[in-house]
Amino acid sequence: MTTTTKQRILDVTADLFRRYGYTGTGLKQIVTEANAPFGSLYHHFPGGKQDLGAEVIRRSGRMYYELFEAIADAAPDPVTAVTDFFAGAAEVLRATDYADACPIATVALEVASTSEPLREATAEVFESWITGASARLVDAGVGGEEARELAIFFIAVLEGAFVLSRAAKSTEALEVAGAAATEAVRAALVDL
Amino acid sequence: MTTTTKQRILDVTADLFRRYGYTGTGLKQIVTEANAPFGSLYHHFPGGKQDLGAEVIRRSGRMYYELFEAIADAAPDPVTAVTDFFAGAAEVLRATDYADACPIATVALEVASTSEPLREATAEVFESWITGASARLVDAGVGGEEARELAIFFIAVLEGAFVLSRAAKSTEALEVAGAAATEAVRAALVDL
DNA sequence: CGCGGACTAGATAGATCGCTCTAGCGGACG
DNA sequence: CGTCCGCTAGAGCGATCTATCTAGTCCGCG
Repeated sequence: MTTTTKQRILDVTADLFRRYGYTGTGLKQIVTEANAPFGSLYHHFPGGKQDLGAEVIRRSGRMYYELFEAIADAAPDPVTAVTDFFAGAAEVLRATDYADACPIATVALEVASTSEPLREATAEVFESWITGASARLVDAGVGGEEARELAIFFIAVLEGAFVLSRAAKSTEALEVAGAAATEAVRAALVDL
Repeated sequence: MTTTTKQRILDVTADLFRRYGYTGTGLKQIVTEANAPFGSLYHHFPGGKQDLGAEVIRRSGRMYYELFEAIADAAPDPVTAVTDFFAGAAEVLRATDYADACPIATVALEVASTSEPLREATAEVFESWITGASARLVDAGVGGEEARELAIFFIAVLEGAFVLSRAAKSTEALEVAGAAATEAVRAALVDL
């Protein structure tokens, strides 16, 4: 076993949150799937489910942003980056029977009105995505304020398309959203 | 008591689903807030929580679409309709401490991978929104295929903005999304 | 008047929830 | 070698979950 117990718990929880959400995921389920004893969970996360949840949200957010960065770095320009990212998201969605979309969106909606610490964690993740994507757009020459708005738009249309695509079990919405986001970035760069 | 027990159960459940989601809402909580006895719930919804859930999803979806129609009918043109709808959504969100956004989005993400009947209910609602909004765009002169894509885009960016706005407790995303959706409809109508 | 179906009413079952508790293992360090 | 301590291990607690069950109430209709 090369991975640590804590890592396995985090990995499994992230996976379950994506599919079943926060309230839909039980601690018993987590320790079972992670092959971890119950005591270890409360050793590593003394604050219980909320403690674990907060760490998983931040970690999943960071990892998903790194995926975006990897795709963006591999693309020749920001326009292609956006196109590739949406195409990749659609492919993953199809490959996982429409289970793996945004790692934190389900949880974000669930906890928005039920847990301030968890809501703040999701807010921090989204804000980090916005500032990160925005910075890349600024590097490409887009003005600061426009860059932020474009980043928000990009993330919003992605998240919304995830909702529609998972519900419909179809990538149609993701494709439409991808085309719109691509076009928006292209327009912003043309205007320079 | 002018309302029937069944109506009160449906109303209360719709409200709770919006805030706490499907798994986050308990049947005890529903009957308590609806001032209804437990037995009545299973009388009106023999299939239990799933049965109730499906009816609430379809009903909430219908009512939310009627709200859209009302705003759209009151607006002088489709462009203003979209602007007004996003502005209204932002106002409601602020007034309810960022609790009342889309009535079915949270549930849609929760059930997408856990309950086929419920997933289908959410898919039907979204599809009805798409075809409804699309039909209005066709009436305004937009081509059929472009109208559907524009409708999907409109709903996706709205749903995504709801996620970001609820998480951040800020209407910024909703405003950015509203501007983008407004601009997209304007562009489609100019191209005629 | 009385029968019958729709509905109300709530106790209770059985499972599962998050969480706490004590016990034991095993490597690091004096 | 022995003592700690981080971690593993899982039984079990009270609360809550969905769902079932029986009993009682109300009202329309013959």
